[in-house]
Amino acid sequence: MSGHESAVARLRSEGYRMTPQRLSVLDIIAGRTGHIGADEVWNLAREQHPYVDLATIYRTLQLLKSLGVVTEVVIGNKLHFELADQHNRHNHMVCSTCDTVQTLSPDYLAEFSRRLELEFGFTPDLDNLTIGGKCSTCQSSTAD
Amino acid sequence: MSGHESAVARLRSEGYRMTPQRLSVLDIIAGRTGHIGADEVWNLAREQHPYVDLATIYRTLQLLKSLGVVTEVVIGNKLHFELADQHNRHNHMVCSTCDTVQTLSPDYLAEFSRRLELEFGFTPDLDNLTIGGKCSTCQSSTAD
DNA sequence: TTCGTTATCGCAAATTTATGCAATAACAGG
DNA sequence: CCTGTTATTGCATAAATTTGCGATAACGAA
Repeated sequence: MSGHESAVARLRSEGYRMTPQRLSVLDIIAGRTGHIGADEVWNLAREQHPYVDLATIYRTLQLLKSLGVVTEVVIGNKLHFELADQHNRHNHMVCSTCDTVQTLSPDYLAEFSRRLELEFGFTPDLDNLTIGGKCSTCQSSTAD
Repeated sequence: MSGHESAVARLRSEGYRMTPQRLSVLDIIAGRTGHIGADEVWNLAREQHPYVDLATIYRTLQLLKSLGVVTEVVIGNKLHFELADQHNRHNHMVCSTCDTVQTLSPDYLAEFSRRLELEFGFTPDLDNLTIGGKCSTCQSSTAD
């Protein structure tokens, strides 16, 4: 229910226009707890606006990501998105074998991030950082 | 010149067959210092084997990656690859604005990695970790 | 409320990467 | 060296994401 009013304000203040398509995407993302694929967003959006194009979904998602309103998670070969909640920041560890996702406190990356900034002047985009690897269950198996 | 003899041995010992296509890809990757896009690999490979298919290039690249022979770098919306040199391990910081790539010693990630393994049993694939963000030159600009 | 500017959309097509399948070729064994 | 098994290829196609462009709609100003 809450959460995306401020996002709407953000858009307006940045000079972007508010369209039913964008509102719809915002509603969908804000209406769930976890992450969701672009195709799924599309399907849900079409229930209310039958003519929305998938390209619009992608463009909206990228816009919201660039504004920090949503966060991107790379799962397998697909992009997923979720609402960026300032009060519940987290990173994602994705198993390349079983595609299971674990969340991680950004505290684990704080020191790392600080060093990059300090020593290289590089500001990492941690909010959209997906850490690939093998979960405890899968790492023992030899298979790829 | 050097470097990929061991890779060839790796393939054979794992039960994979050695084909001219795979040798070609190996030669191309081992023959350069930096990273290279899949399409570029394809173009170079075709100079020697006019009928290689792009799908074969992608399959070979994924195979080599899974064997740890090559490393993947995400630049913009494209994948790049480079020879995985044990004696010159490094990570990549890619600026999302200008696509400039800086290398980074894996030492910066060692402690982080250790904690993930210890506390979650998660083994991160650091070799293929690309860190997105803004380089010192671009981070001041407001534009996205 | 109407109008003009221009951001945004839908549509089509392009890009990038992955995959199913029948034909081919690697390579181990005879 | 020949032969059989089966991993690998090429081709066609699919899947995922991005982009160009003319038509449309948001919204500030009149």
